[in-house]
Amino acid sequence: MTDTSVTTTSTQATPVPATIATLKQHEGQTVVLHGWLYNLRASGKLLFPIFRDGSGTVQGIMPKAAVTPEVWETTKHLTQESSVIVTGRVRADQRAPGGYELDVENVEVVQRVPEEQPYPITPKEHGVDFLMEHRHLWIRSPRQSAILRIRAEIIKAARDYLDDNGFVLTDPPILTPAACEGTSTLFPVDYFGDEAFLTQSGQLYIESTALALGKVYSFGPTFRAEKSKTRRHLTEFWMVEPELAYAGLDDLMALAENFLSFIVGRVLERRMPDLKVLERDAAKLELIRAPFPRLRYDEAVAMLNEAHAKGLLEHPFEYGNDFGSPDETYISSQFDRPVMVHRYPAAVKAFYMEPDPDDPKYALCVDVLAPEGYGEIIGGSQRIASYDLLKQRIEDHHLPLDAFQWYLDLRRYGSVPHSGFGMGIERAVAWICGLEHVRETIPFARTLNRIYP
RNA sequence: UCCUCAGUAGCUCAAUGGCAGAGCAUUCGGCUGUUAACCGAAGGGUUGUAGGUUCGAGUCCUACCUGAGGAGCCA
Repeated sequence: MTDTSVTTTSTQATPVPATIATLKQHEGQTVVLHGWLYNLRASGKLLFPIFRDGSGTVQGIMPKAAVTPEVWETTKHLTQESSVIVTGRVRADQRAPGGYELDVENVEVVQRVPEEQPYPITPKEHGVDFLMEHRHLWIRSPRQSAILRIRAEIIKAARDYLDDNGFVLTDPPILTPAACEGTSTLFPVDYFGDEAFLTQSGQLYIESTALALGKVYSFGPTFRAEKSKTRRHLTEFWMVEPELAYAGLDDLMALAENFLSFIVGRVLERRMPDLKVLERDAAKLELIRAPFPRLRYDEAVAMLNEAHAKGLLEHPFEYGNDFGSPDETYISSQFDRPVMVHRYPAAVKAFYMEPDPDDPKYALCVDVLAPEGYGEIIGGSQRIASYDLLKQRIEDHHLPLDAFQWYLDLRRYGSVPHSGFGMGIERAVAWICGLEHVRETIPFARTLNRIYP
């Protein structure tokens, strides 16, 4: 080559479109990022704009001498969260948190946030109420973005597992004519002059699809109008519910532990950078492998009594009750994996649960308690197969028999042992991410006191 | 529904019953390696609402409103 100027200009070739998460593939290249200004630091004739693009954040370096006076002035006075298209050269730098920095060559402002109304969420600390009031903006923060990516991965993993193991997705209705279980408080809606309710569980409907298709699942929103005000409750939350024909409680417990192990494994495999953003102790998640410890209700009660005797629990546990939150927390704290508590007294459980043939006082049901005090993330059971027994239970619970005729049909026509469980997505996300509160696990949490934004 | 706690600048918080304050954010100035940068200056207030006690209330009392955490219920 005699004409060196050709090669010189070719090093400043057309910038390559890139995302921040994949910058390492572009080291030495000039790239274009489409994003926003996350923060700006200045030191005399040197600017340090930090950009985000949804996949991560990167610090840019802009010496005054390296850009045009127009770009310098524009960037120097740029406001937080202004949208920008940035051109710059990717350079590895040990000082950078992500390992890479951007030598900024050009900044094109798409929309400048006016300083009279600056972006409300500053890089300093804020209170929960303020952040929830600005949830539509809060989700831009690195931490919230990481949580939402992990949520998406958990949902995809759950669906992949079920899809690849022969389950058919069947969507139950969201508008329902009556209470599924007759326990929870439901949200009423006007249905052309009649009263209908938002679903609190798709279970009864997927029992029906399971007897049609064998192995099925539903994935969708559920609604509970209970006035619960804790870090574990939302009024609108998402559940994944597998249901299997010709399956008993043991089959169900095996499914639950394999299902959860697969999901946690997938998050570790694919979302480690996000777990790091959250400062989640990944070692605790590495332990989540089947089999999980199994505990009969009676054994769990013995543990609680012992704990109370040692002064570890404030209140004595009364045999026959369901576990309260402090009880669940204590039981789960005794294990490093999720613990499956099975065979509760039938009296405290739902009307549709199959009694244990060895002792009908107990129900063939299981609750999976997540470690580290996250409480119940899965609840499931074998369902009553006998027409006569189910009809009796409906009557015992004073439920309207008419509304359950279709459900009784499932026991009239080819009834089989069948089982299923429901996993609360938000509680699973809170546990896997190590969060204090489920309100951060969903883009827009619906709680007792909030339906804005 | 019950129990506990909290409402002061845009945000996070101070202020013994005695002048309404700081940091961050915003604007201006300074600084060539900053990491929630730093240094200097300016602007920014119906102390949640209503009433009461007091010479005087952000502070004490009563009621209410709003929010948070927990219980119950649940995933």
